[in-house]
Amino acid sequence: MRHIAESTIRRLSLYLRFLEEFEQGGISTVSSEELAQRGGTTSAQVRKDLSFFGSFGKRGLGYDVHELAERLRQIMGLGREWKVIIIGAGKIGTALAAYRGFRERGFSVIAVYDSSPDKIGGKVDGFTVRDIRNLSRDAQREKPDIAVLTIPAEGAQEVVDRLVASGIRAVLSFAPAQLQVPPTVALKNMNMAMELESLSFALTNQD
Amino acid sequence: MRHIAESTIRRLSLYLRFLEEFEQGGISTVSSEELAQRGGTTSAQVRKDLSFFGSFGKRGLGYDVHELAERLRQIMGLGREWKVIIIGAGKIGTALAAYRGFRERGFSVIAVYDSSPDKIGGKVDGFTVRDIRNLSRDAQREKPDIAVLTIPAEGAQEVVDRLVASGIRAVLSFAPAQLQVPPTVALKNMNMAMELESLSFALTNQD
DNA sequence: ACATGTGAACTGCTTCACAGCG
DNA sequence: CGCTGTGAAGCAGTTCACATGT
Repeated sequence: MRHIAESTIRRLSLYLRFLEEFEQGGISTVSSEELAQRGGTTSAQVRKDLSFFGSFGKRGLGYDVHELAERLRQIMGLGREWKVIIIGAGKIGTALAAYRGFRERGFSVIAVYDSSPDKIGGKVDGFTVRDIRNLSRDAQREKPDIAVLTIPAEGAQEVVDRLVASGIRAVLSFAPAQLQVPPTVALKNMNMAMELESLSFALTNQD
Repeated sequence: MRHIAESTIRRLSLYLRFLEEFEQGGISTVSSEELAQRGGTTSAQVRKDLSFFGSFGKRGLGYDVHELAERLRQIMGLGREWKVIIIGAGKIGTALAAYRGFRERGFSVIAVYDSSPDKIGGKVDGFTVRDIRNLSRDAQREKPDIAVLTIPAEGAQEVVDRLVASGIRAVLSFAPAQLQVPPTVALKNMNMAMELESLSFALTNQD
């Protein structure tokens, strides 16, 4: 497949959410203009984004809400269940483990890990916190798809290296660190400090 | 000032973190190439990013770590304390209220709000959870700089409208919704579902 | 008539490459 | 000589505008 821009993927994810809202609202047809307004973009952008994957609309009419939603789910790989492990049983890790929204969208937490003896063996939302030293062994057996890192920046690279060696292919990191992974592994960062600093810049430099 | 790209701001935030690590490590001089390697970019990119704000380096030598860090803090508006309120005393809101890293970087949580009678009046990391109905009144008195939204998508727009009316100028939203704000208000989203779906796409479409 | 799908034009970010200066 | 600072070139993502199909 031709290379797809990250920004396109993020918009597809948005469109899908809107389509699901329309589905629930009983709306059966939608135009690129309507999707664009909801998503804060333009109708041409919506059509271009979709055009990378095919032609899903009817000229003069628009898109069938249910059909387009189904296509997007297929494109995004959301027709299946992804096995997620959470590394770090601190506040954020615990909050994520308890978050029901993930499962609804096909992301199932299967285990929570930590390195602290205080946490290992304890319960987090029904999961017994596992010793991070068993990560590689477990990963080879259970083959998780996505690892979510909710650990401090120090040591994060070491854990990522271990995950990669165990065959993980996708990582979502909350650690405020720039992690190195081979090009075969997908890595996304959620860096709250960076977002707050962006806001600080905006506040400082807006009139 | 000439318009600065969001991507540039995010990199400056990265560079600053690296510089602070170098400062702690006792390294006094750094080249654009060294910053680039750490940040996964190129030396030309680093120099271009900095060039929007001035010339901070010495030709043939590089940048003074301490001086450049100071300049970046100034550019990003990190020389002062920003007052942060957290809206939503659920798992994520509670985790953020307790996170010490924010204060260290100049972001001080001054209050936590919720709409649930179960939560209002309770304690979250030393803060008495306030009734969200008092948000406007409090905001006018306390003038928070940044609101962090950790509430469900439903109702998020209404809360944002209230915040905007109360004079807030920066919002960091964890709600999986596309919020509308006037152009005078800076808005950043942290959308975990979107990041996970990006990873799902990558897993599905990588060979 | 209406809204899609898409080449072409445009905009803006990134990379190049080298002049400038310590 | 080495590394910065920066115009120019290159490239990627967005917007335009219209031919196409219903």
